[in-house]
Amino acid sequence: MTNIRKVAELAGVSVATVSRALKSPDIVSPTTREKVLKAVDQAGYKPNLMAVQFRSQRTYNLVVLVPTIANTFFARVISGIQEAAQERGYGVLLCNTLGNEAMETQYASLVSTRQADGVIQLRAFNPFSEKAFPDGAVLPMINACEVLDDAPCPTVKLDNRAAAREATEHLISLGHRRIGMIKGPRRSPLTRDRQQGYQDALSAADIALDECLLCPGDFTPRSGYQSAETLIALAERPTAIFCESDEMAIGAISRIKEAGLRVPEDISVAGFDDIAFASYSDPPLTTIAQPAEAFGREAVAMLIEVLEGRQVDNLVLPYTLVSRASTATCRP
Amino acid sequence: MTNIRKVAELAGVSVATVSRALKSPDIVSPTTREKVLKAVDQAGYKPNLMAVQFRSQRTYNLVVLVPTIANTFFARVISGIQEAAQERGYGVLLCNTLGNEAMETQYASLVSTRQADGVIQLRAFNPFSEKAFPDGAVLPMINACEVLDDAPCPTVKLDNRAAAREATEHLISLGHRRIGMIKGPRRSPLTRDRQQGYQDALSAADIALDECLLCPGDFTPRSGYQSAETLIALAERPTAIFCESDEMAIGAISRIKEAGLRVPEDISVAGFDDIAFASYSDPPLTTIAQPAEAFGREAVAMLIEVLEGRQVDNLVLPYTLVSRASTATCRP
DNA sequence: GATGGTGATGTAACCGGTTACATTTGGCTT
DNA sequence: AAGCCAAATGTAACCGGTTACATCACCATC
Repeated sequence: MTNIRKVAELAGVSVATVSRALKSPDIVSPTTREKVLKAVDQAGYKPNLMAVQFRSQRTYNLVVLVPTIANTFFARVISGIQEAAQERGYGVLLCNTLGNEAMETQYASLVSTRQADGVIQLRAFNPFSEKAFPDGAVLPMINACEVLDDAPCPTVKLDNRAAAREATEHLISLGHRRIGMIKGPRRSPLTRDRQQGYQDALSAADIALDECLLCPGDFTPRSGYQSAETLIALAERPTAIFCESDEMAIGAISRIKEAGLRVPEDISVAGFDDIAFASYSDPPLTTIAQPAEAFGREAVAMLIEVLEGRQVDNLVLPYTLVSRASTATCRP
Repeated sequence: MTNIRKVAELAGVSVATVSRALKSPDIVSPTTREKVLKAVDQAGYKPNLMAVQFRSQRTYNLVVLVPTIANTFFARVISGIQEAAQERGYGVLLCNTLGNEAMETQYASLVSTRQADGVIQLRAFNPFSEKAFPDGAVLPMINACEVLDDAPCPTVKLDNRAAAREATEHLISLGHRRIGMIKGPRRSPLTRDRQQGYQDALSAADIALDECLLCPGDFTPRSGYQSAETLIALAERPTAIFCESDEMAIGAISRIKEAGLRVPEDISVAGFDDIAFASYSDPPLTTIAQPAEAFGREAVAMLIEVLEGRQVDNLVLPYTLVSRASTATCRP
């Protein structure tokens, strides 16, 4: 394999000169630079980046821990990460962790073993062991999207509580007072925040909370489908359902229709995320749009700041309520 | 940072002994091994994998070139890749290339610069320059899903022609004779093969090909939506549409309904891929199911074979026609 | 007691770059 | 002509492991 020594020999200079000609062209004479570049070309030389990284103790790789890549919201976040990382010369080691903590810990240890410089964690879990990074040490990590309450690192998130409140208020403003909610995974801060927003809206409108209207879910269409079944079967059926993800909303709509009910005439449905399919669902989905790609881009920018030893503030990104045809005035 | 020398000092042995105690425990005496392991634990030592890789000239990273991560079919393929790679101790460098050849070439060069051992390419394009890997050299690559006709490496694919033929025959068997088709990107071998399958089925049933019924698309819901518009507007409207992807089928259904037509009563729609949403669309989508995760798993297995210098045969994976409610008997 | 073999361990070269420091070259000043 | 400085280039240490080879202790055999 052609290495820097071969090139040096070919150009009739020392390895140091070759290295300099490539890395800081301005400190070698034009003549020498010319010679070196010709030799590089002739030998088809490409620096062995493993050696470069080894020497500099920087890999320019970022680990991204994704709960599930099959969710189109995360797909967008990843697109943003990828794009920003590439612009800044970083590679992305993507890890589909399926929420498995052992796996997340294992991938995070790529940082301890110097295979990556930092971690972007898209789930509320600290994958670093206390041992590897004791309290007080600066973690080379950014926690985005679903963030820990006491995250040991900078975070990027949405004001989920306010967003959920806005979605619920939208339903209330359409005259709904019996509003079901299909939640996310039990332990997620996301679930808790969005439920609080939902309750905030109810309280503000003097609607009592009915626990029966709160259904569990896990962000998949299947769980939306199942919980909709429960809600429909209630003696006092809700006239609207707020889902914590579009995927669940689509599943819910599917079940509602199967029951012979119409959306939005019989039941209004609102989602969260604004995935691509939201516009193509029947009816098109009212939802909270998140700047998914921005989550990715910002997380990368922040992580690089951290890696370079600078201070970084937490970030809250804006959301928008997108009103489509799946929600309508309540007709009792 | 704790390195092997610190551990050696702590254990009162040489670095070679530490290395051996960790890599081949059987060739050091139990007493020494014990001492070393204790020192390792005490120092919180983790080998610097960059150094290990640098020494062994193997990175145990695989580059995966994905046309678009936002497509749920690819998301499943990637899950398969990830899973298989992890089992075998490989990391995955994921690259969302958006079909940009320059970007694919750039990422493939991670292999030339020794940042990765091999490439899994999910698109019909050879990202390796002739210069880096001259003709005849064994490319450390597997081409999966959408494969080049004259791929310079082993491939894993579906018999797209047969699958498309089966889908079309399904429509014909329901009495349809005027069948539209929404195609994939123009230059893709996938598009060509599936169109051939479509034509095979028509010929076998003595149905003349009508060019007006062939519409362009790019696998996104939006393109399905637009092409459906064209098909609906035809003087002699088709009674069925075969889409080369579920995402386009979902877009098409959305447009058909907007026009006040019903699926499948007025127009039957069949898709391709069997993505998760296919079951939750209204009506649930008849489609060709691909073993997406298997594509990923097999590609990894094959690539590792190649990397280890063994011969590998091309692979063709099986498909299944999944008949749901979006296709029905033609009622003229 | 000399010889040889074996198992355990140490020594140091090596991977391929980067870079601190040393050396050389050439122009300019005095 | 001697002295000095800056620019250009060379030399070699270094990053942290792995491993070929050397060494040593110990025991068995002749």
